[in-house]
Amino acid sequence: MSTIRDVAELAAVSVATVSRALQQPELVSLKTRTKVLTAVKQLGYKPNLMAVKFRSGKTRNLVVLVPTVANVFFARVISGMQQAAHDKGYSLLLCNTLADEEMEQSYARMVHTSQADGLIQLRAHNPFAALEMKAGSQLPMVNACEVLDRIACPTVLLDNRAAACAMTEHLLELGHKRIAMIKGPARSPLTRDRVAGYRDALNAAGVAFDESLLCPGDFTLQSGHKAATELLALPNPPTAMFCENDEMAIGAIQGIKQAGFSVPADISVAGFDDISFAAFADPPLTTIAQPAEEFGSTAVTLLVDLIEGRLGKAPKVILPFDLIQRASTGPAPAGRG
Amino acid sequence: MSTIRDVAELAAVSVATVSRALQQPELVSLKTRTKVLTAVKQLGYKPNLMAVKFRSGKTRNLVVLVPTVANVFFARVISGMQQAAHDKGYSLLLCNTLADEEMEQSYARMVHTSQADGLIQLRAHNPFAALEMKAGSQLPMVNACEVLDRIACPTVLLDNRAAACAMTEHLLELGHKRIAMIKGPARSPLTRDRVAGYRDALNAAGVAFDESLLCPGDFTLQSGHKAATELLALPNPPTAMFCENDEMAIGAIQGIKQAGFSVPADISVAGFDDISFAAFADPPLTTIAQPAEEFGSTAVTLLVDLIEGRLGKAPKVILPFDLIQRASTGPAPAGRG
DNA sequence: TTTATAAATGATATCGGTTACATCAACAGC
DNA sequence: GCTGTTGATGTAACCGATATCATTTATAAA
Repeated sequence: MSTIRDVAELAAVSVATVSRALQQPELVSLKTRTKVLTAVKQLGYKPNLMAVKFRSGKTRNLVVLVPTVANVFFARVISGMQQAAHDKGYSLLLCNTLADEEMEQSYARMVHTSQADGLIQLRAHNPFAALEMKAGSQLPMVNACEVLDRIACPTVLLDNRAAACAMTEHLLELGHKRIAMIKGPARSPLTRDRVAGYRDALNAAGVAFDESLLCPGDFTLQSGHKAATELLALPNPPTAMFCENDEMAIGAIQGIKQAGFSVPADISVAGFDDISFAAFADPPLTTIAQPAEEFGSTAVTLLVDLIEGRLGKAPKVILPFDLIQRASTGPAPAGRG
Repeated sequence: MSTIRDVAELAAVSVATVSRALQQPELVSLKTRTKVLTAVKQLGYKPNLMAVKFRSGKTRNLVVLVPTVANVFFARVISGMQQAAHDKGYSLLLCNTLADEEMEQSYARMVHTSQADGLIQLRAHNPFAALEMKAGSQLPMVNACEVLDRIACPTVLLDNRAAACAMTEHLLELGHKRIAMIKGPARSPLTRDRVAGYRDALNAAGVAFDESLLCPGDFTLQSGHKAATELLALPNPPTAMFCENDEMAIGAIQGIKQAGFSVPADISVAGFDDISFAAFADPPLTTIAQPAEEFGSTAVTLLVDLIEGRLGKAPKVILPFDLIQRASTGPAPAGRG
């Protein structure tokens, strides 16, 4: 592999001239520039970007912590990030954390060891928490999707409370009174906000909140199935189930069908995220569409702006949601609800 | 950010001693080592790994080219890669190529510019093809999942021909005679192998091959729906549809239902990949399970072995498949098939 | 005690670029 | 012809580690 010195020698100029000919061609005379470019081509010279990054102190790498890349929603977010990062000349260092804090830390350390310029976290946990750091200094980090209030950093989020409220209102309007919520882990701020929105809607409609209709899941198909099965076993089962993501909703639909009920004639089911499978569920899933790719691209844009010093106060970007009404929700069955 | 020189000064030793105290502690006396470690802690010193990488010429980065991260199967592959890479001390530079050759090239270039030590390609295309390179030299590249014969590099693949043959045999055993195949793009080696396996099984059973039952898709839910709809409109429609991935199979099931037919009573449907949604389709999908995570981890292991010079001849690793029989396939309807 | 050997440490070149500063030539103005 | 300015190029310091080689110190053998 040839170096800039090889090029300089072949072109019979100094290394500085070679560097300039490539970086700021306008500073080099046409004659010299041509000589240099000829030598570059002849040697197949490619600058060692590791040296450049080392010298400049800028890696143009971004660490991305994803709880599960296998989650369809996150996969879309990553896709959006990757596109935006590439456009800005950055690369993504991906970590599938499985919510493991050791793993998160291990990757967060890359920022401190100059392997990456910044980090995007998609989970409500500060990966730098356990690492020593100078207090007060703004860490090059963006928190997206599931946002932690305690971290003072730029965030990208949905108005989850309003979205959950809107979906609950939709179900209430269909005449449902016993609306279950298949939620995520209790400690998740995402879940907290969405449950709050759900309660907002119930309160506004004068429907009593029933703790037993709150059923925890873990965002997997299996957990949706399990939760639905449990809810149907209640003495007074719900007529609608609002799930915190589409995977759990699809799992719930299967559980309901296996218990011998029909969706939506007996039980309505709603999801969240509008993943590609939602429209292909049977029945197609009513859900909240989130601009997943935009989450990713916005997070990258904020982070790059932060890194390059173009960001003032840590902004909170709120992205819009959209209630997509499909066939999995319908009027509450007569005589119940 | 403090450097090794700051530590050396504070500990009143040379930089070489600091480096040794951290890298080969056994070469440094206990007394000196303690002094150094105290200084390290006091300054919060973290070695600049960019400098290390530059100096050593080893980046410990691997580029991964994924056609679509939003594809559930690939998401699992990535997950497996990430785990294996982390265990070996490597990081993944992810690129969602969308099968765009410019994008692939742009990332492949990272290998030439010393930003990454190697590359994993999940698509049958040589991303280095358009870049100048010394002929004959073994490129640090591994091809997995969809494998290109023309590239002489380590590969990880399924015996797609045998798998497709097994699934076709399964359908033949159920009495089906008109078995359609919803395949991928014609130019894909994956598709070529699977179609070959499908024909193997037909030949062995003495069933004539019918070109009109080969319907191309693009691995999306939508294309499965479209293909199924078209197949049902044939004068003599199939009684079974073998799809080249689960997404298309799930799309096909929806298309079949919407056309007023039942799965599997009227039409059997089989998929490929066994993604998580397969078991939650209605009816649950008969499919070929692939060890997706193992694809990823094996690819990383091969690549790291190749990079570190532990690999002899470019091996072809063939991973096992498993036919998962669920409810979407059943006996051919009487009087037809 | 002296010498040979091993262990510990220091001085410094090096990796491959970028860039501040020095140098030099050409040319304009006086 | 002399000086000042501009443009083009060269010299060498620098980024932060690692590693080679030289040197010093400690230990063992004679």
